[in-house]
Amino acid sequence: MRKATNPNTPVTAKDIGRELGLSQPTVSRVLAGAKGHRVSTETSRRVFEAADRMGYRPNAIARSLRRRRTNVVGFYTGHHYLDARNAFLASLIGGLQRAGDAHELDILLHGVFRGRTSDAVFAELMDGRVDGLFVHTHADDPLVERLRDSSLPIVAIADAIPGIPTVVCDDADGIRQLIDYLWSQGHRRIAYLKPFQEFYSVEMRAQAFVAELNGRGASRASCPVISIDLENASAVLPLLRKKVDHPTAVCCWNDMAAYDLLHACYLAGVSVPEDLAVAGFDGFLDPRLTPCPLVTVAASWEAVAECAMAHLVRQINGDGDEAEPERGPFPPIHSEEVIILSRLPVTLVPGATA
Amino acid sequence: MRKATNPNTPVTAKDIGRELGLSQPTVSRVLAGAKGHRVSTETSRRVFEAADRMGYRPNAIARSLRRRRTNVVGFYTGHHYLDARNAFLASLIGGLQRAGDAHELDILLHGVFRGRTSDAVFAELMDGRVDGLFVHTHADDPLVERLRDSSLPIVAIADAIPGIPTVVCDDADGIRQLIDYLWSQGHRRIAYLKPFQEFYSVEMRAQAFVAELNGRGASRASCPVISIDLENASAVLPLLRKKVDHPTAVCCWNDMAAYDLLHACYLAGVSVPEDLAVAGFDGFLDPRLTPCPLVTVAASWEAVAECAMAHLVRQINGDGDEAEPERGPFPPIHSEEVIILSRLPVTLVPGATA
DNA sequence: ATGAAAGCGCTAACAT
DNA sequence: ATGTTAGCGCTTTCAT
Repeated sequence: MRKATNPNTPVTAKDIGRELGLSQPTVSRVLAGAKGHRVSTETSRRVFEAADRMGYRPNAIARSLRRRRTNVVGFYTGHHYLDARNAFLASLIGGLQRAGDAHELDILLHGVFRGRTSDAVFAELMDGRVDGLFVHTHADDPLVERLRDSSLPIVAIADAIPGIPTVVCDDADGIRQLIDYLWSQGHRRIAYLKPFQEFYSVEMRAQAFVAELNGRGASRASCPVISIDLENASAVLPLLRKKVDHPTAVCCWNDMAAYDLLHACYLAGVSVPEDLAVAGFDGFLDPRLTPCPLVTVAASWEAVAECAMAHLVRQINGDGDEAEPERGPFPPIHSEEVIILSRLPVTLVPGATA
Repeated sequence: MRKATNPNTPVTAKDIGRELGLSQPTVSRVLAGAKGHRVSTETSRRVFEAADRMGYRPNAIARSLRRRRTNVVGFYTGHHYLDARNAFLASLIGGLQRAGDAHELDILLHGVFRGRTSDAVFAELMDGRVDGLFVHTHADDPLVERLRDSSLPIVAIADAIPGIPTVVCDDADGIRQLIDYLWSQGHRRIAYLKPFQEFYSVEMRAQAFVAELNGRGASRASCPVISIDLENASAVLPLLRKKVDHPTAVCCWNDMAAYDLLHACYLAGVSVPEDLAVAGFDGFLDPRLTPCPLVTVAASWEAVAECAMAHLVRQINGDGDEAEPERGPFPPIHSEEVIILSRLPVTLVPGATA
């Protein structure tokens, strides 16, 4: 009845011990599912009964402090808030949730740190609340350097970060498949649209784009790589159309940019795919969302997340990775190499836009 | 140099104390930003220097254990994984992230607990890792009852849960606006499409739908409320079209269902809005995503999230709410009342589908 | 201005 | 099979 005086204080193992005339550790042993059944059945029964009756909830914070293990993994992204505009991030996080479920891990979404210093952000990420961290950001994020030097298990996801083990989809192969498809449709003047920011995936796709078209004997001029402002994809439309030998098809670096472009076409009265073919990359959007399905390269972000989770868990547990990761240069020049743990397959999704 | 032997153990305040010949609490006082400057400037300087040099990171777990405050709030949803299909959830969570940022709160996404018992889920939610909890689920979730009886600060978000303080958007007003619009377009036979599951928002919208059309003298038969399988919205299309006096417009309970229906129309060769007008509710999707913009009622989920966050923080801090919440019955009969903390305004978004 | 001592609730090693 | 002891790293009195 002691607890009756202050009903707001949660019941602890100590309380149960006092109630039953047992020591606190004994109670804990029962409740934590003692490895090796070193507790008498009768005691066990009484403890469970009392715990249930008194509404005992083991305190995960105390356990974490003691075990040095929180069973929480963090997710940090340097750029975007999670929102409908970033269905891609949602796919990723959803995948991590699902994958984490199997390992009894929860996901901590780190604050977006608007206006905080890189130091403060780093401090938050390293404050012991997570056993490991997923990162999705660009190579120039000032945090990257610190993360690289830290001892926290980290896996970069969907976009490689130099010096940090990474799980990505096969960007290059996706572009190859896409070019192959467009080429077979008769397109010979194809543009690649990319944002200014240097994401690994963007650059990999750009490189593959150039290489693939070179291989087919297309000239640089007829198949340009065009950098644009992320938030203003529509501005590129007049550019694309003004020249005499303008591109007949556009590969957008991701689906969102493709949808932006489609919208711009709609507003400008440019018919797709007759006047201009449009293709994307990501494939995260439910095809039911748009009556006019986008030609795109679909990666299974869920599979990427699951794979990344497996790697992170292995790092956390100190199990070495079975296979030696693939290493290579980071596309725009960088002192650190990329470390690709896995590169998951992608598939071309046909549609009505090309 | 003690740390040199085991570089994997994080530096603690005790280590710094040992290094400088100070007591651990003194170090802590400096580093935790002692309230009232009760530390000498010189000591302070030395401590900061050493902390920086040794790479000290305060342990949030230990702090949380002591302070009984984690600065983390949880998000639990009974239904969906977060994915692109649930852009709505993404909007919500993104909004919570942003709102949490201001309060220095991070968001813990609780595992989705596939196949776990309601008990186990409850235990996880109550294990002390979060200071408060956001819930989005339906009234029949077995967890609801337990949550209601717990002392954890909780705010239901976007869908009211009986007995739990809730922040929603103004569902009824949205439907009123929508009907008004459709009516002015000449529609007199309008259907409302809802899923079988009993969500508060769904029922509120249904009630408003019936009331509003009654008020305009429409007959029950000409303006039916139709329940469908969530995952199979397209099945309703033949149903809608077979009768002679079939509806000329459909209000879908949310945007996703509307997009499903649009897709079904596209496949069936039913032209929208000529043959059938379609409207949704939510407005979370970027209009650029679809060349054919959906007529919908837009709620600012970000505002809802922000408002919910404010209420939760107030609950956590034990500040009473300034305004008495609005109480009322839960639409399908229920023993507990709904408790609406705030009901945020919505706006009609014109489009090309109605 | 600083140190000493206590304790948050748990787990883990050792003793009985 | 159970009790004792000792922390995990921090904050919070209470001394000095």
